[in-house]
Amino acid sequence: MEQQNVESSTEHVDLINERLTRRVLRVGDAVGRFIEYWGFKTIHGRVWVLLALHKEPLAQTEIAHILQVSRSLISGAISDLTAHGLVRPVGTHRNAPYEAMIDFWPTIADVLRGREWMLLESAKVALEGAVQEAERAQDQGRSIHYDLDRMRVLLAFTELGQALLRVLISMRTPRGVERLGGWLRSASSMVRRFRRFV
Amino acid sequence: MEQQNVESSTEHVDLINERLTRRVLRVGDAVGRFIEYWGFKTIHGRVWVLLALHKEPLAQTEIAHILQVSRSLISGAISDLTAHGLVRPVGTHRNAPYEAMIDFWPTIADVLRGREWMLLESAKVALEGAVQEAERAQDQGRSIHYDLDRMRVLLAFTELGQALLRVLISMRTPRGVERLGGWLRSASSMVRRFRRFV
DNA sequence: ACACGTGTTCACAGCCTCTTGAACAACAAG
DNA sequence: CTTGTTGTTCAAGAGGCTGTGAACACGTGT
Repeated sequence: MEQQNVESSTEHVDLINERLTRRVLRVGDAVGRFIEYWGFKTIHGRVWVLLALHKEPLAQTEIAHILQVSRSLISGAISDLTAHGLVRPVGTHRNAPYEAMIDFWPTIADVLRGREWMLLESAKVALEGAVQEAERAQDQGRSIHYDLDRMRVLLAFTELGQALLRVLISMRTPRGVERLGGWLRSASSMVRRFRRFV
Repeated sequence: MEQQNVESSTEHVDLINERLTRRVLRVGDAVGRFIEYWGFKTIHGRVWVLLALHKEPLAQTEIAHILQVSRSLISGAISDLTAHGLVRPVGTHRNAPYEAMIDFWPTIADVLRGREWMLLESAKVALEGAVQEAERAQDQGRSIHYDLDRMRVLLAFTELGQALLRVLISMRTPRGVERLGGWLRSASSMVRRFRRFV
């Protein structure tokens, strides 16, 4: 209400902020499309980016107004984001506005530790069952239609995947992301070693 | 037809292969659920696993029969998989049966190089636009609602993501996946170095 | 106490994706 | 040539997901 009055009566003042808001919304769209492939929804990305880049914490109604969506959608998105530790209310007030946690790596680590690990684990278990069944048949001298060696290769891949997952999960968020050149060089050398190995 | 006769008349012979098939199908389900989060469909994983673990190449009709789905679904899945280089027909025959390419890393690298890179790039571009807009406003001494520093942090994260992506893309498939212990140890030391840096 | 603004919940409409069955095209064997 | 089998294409059904609006619950301030 009051916000709208300000905008309409002194719109020449906020022309800059309006253009800036449009830019920020474009960032949110891009991030939303990105995290869609990680099991999140686009609205999560849009809300989080808006909160992350906005100086002051925002109430749900304000967010809904800026993003041009319904309040109910924002309500669900906020509750999801707070459950994941990506957003938190500022203050104990009932209508406390929300701010974003900039450090999102713990959330990524949680997702990797939970969903991805579980998916790899179930594939591994299924493969182990198939390998055992095939070994038993082979020991009995029966001819089988499936290839035991390839089962073992896929099994090794699931274990490799879990090992890489362990590496990623144990990472922490870099404090100075802009000065990561040195670390990236060491990562490249690791890749070279990897290549020599294969 | 002929296959069904064999199964029904001499079913005691194939009891083992039937059980083994059930195990293999469970593997396919697990892999299908896994790749669902990577933009593929579950049917792709089920078809690929069946072809990868089956000794002999299979015709589409056989696949559809084993997986209990329609031939039209298999037709589309096979054409997708061949387009991604994960499956290929064996022989030049029209009804040439299909076999799976066990080495799926090139496909993953393609996906990373294409889709993931593009998504990060569009986020980066959007962020750069917002940063420029904010810098311009700040130079004019206007007060803005958005935080320039946090924009720069997110920008650094997109660049970090692209750097990691470059590392992954440049990898090759290990030939002896079962003997990767040494490489994984060096990966762990990289993580320790990463931690010291942050 | 009352009115107002805010957040939450729910059923539903719209949309998109997966899968199917039927019709069609391409080829092989008789 | 004819028949039969395989692979492809298409329209349509089934199911799931996203976002909405209305109703409700909860505080706050007057």
